[in-house]
Amino acid sequence: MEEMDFFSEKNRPTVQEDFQVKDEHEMKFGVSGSIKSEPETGLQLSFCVTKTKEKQESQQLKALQLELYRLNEENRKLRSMLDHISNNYSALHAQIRLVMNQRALNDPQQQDQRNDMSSPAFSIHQFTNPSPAGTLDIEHHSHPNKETVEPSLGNCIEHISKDSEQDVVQMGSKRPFSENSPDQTSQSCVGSKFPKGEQAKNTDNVLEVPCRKARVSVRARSDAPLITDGCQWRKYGQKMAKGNPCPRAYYRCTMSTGCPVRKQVQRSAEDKTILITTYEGNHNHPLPPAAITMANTTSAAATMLLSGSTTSKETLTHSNVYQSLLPYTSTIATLSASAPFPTITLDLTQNPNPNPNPKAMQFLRSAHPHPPVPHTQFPLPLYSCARPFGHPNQTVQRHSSMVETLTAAISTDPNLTAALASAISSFISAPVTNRNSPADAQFSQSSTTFSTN
DNA sequence: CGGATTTGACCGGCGC
DNA sequence: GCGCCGGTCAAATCCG
Repeated sequence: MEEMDFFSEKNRPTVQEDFQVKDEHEMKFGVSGSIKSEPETGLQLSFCVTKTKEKQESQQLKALQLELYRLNEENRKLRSMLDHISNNYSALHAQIRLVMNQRALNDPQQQDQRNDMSSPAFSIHQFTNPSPAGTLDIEHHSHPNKETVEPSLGNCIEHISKDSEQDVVQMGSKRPFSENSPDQTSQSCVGSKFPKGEQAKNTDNVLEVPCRKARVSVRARSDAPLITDGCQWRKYGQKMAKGNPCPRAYYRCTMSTGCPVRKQVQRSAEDKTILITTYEGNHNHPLPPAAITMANTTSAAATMLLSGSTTSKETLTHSNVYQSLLPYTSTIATLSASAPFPTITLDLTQNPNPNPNPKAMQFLRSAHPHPPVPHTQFPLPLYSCARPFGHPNQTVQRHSSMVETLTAAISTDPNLTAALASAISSFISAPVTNRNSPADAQFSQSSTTFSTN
């Protein structure tokens, strides 16, 4: 950065300052000092006024020109900074691809998947999941042309996040539901859950990306014990969490045997009227309409959290849900990448819009028309991978549209956008460590939290 | 009686 | 190695 010579500026008043000084002088002594000191005729007076006006205008013009020049300079500096960042990004991306190619060549077990690794996103996915099985995620097939469309690091992380969400399915061999889970064939094995010996076989030259599971946390003000999200849940545990007098309840989805989705419900320690619900995993079964929209939004939030993708507003205006989300966009407040799971928090405890969008209200009513128990109506959808009844093929399309939806919803708040960009960039630029290092399986990401409220 | 909930035990990760 | 803590399991209990 250039050093600025403040002294030269100090010693030489700017045109603007000049103008102000003169202005003050004129206000003190009338239209012009010369007029007061030397009485003149009316003609001379008008001539002097005209001359002074012209002088003022020319000085104003100079001031504006200076301002324009200053802004241009600032613009130029910002452009150069942007170029610099873009170059760094390109270099980093090239390095990642290089390492991936090397890894592909070194690992004979991946040979049969070489074709699929043409996508950088998938390659990263393989990277972060040193699975001996090396099974493919169904969703990866849904984006065969990712590289040509958008070969971005964001996509890589998006896939990592999807994978991470699906880690929940393979919690262990004891799980009865994991045996017949429809998602099982689509699951890549989870590094952290594998026996250490097994892991060691597959961790050579493997990079660790600091992400295991994505979580979506929803804060809502409610006296009810649960929020209504359209799914059926069964409580399987309750624990006292440290630092909170209220117990944390654990639920799993019971709409299908083997559904890996879990949620935790806990009241806020600071404000017991706030109910914090944390969702994890993807449904592996059709969902009722009320649950579909819910599922989509939190999953989009989770994906957005890690993908860092940007979306033009043009696409958003086509999304109905976007309209319903608008009243809540400013409530999406917190992104935490702290260990062990990156979590995005949708804070619905604020009331951002006194006149919420009618569509949002409609959605609120439709989420659960006749709740059997006093639940809080939950305005946001959950889990994009959920399949609606009878429309299994809509999953991918809905997923991407919802990602766009939430990403854009967040982008409508400039402060949040800036904070989010900062958080995501810090997330992306987190140190990439080698699994052979002692800190291999550790998610050493520092916490990134921000708030717009 | 079957499904849901409760609750103490257990397990694995992590820090010291 | 030990203790703490979060998360899960599973037997006991509850409830419609």
